[in-house]
Amino acid sequence: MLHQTTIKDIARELNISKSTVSRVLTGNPNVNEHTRKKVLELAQKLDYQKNIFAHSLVTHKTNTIGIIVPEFMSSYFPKVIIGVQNIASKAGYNTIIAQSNENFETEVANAKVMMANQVEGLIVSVTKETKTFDHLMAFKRKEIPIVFFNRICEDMLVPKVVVDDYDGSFRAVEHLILTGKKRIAHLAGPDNLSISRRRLNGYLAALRKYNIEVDDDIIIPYDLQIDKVKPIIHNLLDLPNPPNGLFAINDPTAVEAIQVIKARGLKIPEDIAIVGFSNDQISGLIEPSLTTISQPVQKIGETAAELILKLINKELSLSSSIIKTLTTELIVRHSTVR
Amino acid sequence: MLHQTTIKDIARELNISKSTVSRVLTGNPNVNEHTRKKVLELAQKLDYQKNIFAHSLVTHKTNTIGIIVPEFMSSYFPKVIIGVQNIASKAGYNTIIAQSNENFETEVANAKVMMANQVEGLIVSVTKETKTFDHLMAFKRKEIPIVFFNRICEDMLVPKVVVDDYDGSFRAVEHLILTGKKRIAHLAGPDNLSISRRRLNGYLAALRKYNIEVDDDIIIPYDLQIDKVKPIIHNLLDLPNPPNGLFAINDPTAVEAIQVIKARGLKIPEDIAIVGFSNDQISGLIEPSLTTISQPVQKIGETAAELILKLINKELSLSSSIIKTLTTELIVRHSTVR
DNA sequence: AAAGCACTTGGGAATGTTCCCAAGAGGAGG
DNA sequence: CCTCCTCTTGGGAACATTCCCAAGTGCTTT
Repeated sequence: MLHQTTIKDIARELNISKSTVSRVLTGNPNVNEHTRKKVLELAQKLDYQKNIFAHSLVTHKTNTIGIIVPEFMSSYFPKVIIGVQNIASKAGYNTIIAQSNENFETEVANAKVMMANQVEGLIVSVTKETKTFDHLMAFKRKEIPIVFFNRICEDMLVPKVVVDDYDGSFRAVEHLILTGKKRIAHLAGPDNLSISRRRLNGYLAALRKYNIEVDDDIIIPYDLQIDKVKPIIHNLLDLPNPPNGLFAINDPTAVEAIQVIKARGLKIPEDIAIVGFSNDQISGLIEPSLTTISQPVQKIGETAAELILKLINKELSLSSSIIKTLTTELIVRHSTVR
Repeated sequence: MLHQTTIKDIARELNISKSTVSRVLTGNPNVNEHTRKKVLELAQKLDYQKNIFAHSLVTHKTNTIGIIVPEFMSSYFPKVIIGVQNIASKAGYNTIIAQSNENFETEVANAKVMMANQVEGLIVSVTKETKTFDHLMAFKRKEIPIVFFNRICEDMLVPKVVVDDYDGSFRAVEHLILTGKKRIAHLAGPDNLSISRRRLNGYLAALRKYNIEVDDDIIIPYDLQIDKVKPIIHNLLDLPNPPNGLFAINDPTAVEAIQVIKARGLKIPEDIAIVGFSNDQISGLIEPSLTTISQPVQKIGETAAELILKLINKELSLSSSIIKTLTTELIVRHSTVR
């Protein structure tokens, strides 16, 4: 690697002290207009770039926020990241992204990296395995702002961004009921994730409202591994009293279910109607198109970023337990109505 | 932010010099076994974490590689990133990811950020707008390794990772011809991207081999903006002599084309057969499923990362013009055969 | 003429590391 | 006893910044 121009180079060249150069470059007004001009010119000419390591070392500012997500493969998290970067970059912040791969140890390692990089704030959605939160508590202890989204830790007193999962699920299931389906199965997520519990509760509430008895045999706990869907669906359909409706915890799961059901020669929605959650791009494209609950994904990222910035700027208490709940929308397609 | 334990804290506590502590922590063997043990214990107890800014400042090592991609929305780039991170993290490198949003200015800004963060290597796929490469040349000038993938700059003498686009396209079009389609349209990418040109050439070569006349009216230049697909397809189908085959530059384009064609009431593949490129997840799920060329996406990321590491470790010349070409595979589905 | 002030500049400590150089202790060899 | 060598340690410069504390100049005010 070649030599980077430093403040010292500029000072030497112009025969002034590095203090003065620093003053110019940091926008300190106590500099003669003439010197200022000369410094700026030379800086430009030599393509001076501040050494962020030296800068961070002395100022303890890094202008970086971190974001940890469980995966990259669905369109959900990439969209959230776009939202975060939109807001963060406007505020002059860089983003460093880590992906835990739904693996707890990786998440812990990622958190270490974020810590080492002295991010000024951390936005995180945990893995489906995450049950302890020491690695994130460490940030609270060091007074580094944290914001959760989507997969949140309810026990930590920090701001969170979610969608109204309960309400969305309620409406999804209600929609199934109103189209005449009374025996509705649910593929539920891991129950250490509060998001799974909220969606399950919405499902239960809808059944209750319409006086439909809850049958635990058709509420299937499922670890979000897509290859588990196939046997689960087969089991459901092999029941003596198989469901005629299905509410899946998310779109990829619903999409996979549709494949399996079609392969068995059943008709959707006549034999069994299906609803997903998220409105991933794919849900409008498959056959039949998928009825689902849409959520404002990019907005989730933007909201999380705004919260982090407020925390960084002390406009909000680090222990604020504010929960921003964004609204969802039922998108009716052909997997529930012809 | 609270105080981070430093090497000095440990030294003071144990009444030894910071040099000795540093020696222990960097693995220098010239330390008495007894002192070493005490230092390590205390470091553990105080949760000592090296300050990477101070460290990078003196060593000029950052253990970071950067990656710039045009977008996050398709599954392609996220998968590449997973591949990169697999290899990089094994070698003890962190990855910083930037997304140019298909915007040239953003790409230039991203490059600046990478430079400022002193990445030890940069992996990049340029935007569809990128026609000049000064912002990347700057890395070459500073002797920072660069590797291109997918959207490469042919004029820069650096290693590159691509798939055999020419061959893949050739086989895609040949497949259409062999299923009886002789009038084959092509939605071609922006021609500043060599990837577009390579795919176009594969298309042309296949036509040539089967003595099919090239008709420029059905080779449509297209800027990869998905909403342009609809009018393009309508125009094609409104021709006095419309195509009965279509080779789209990528899967999202092909998928969109399928929607438009279905909406017009035409039969796929009878009236018009379609081939895409990439084998995105969606291509197996839509109706009809999409015949496409699959590419080893994660492998592309891994290969790029391996190259960068070799460059960093000087096992390869910075100006090596090695091009790793990975192979593709034709996946036949229902958009070309019933 | 002395004092005060605004404006501009330089010096140097501090940030948390690494690493070179020196030096002390203790033992071996002559 | 002196020299030399090994093992272990400490001191301090260097890395590129920021920022506080002088201090110098020239001007106004009394």
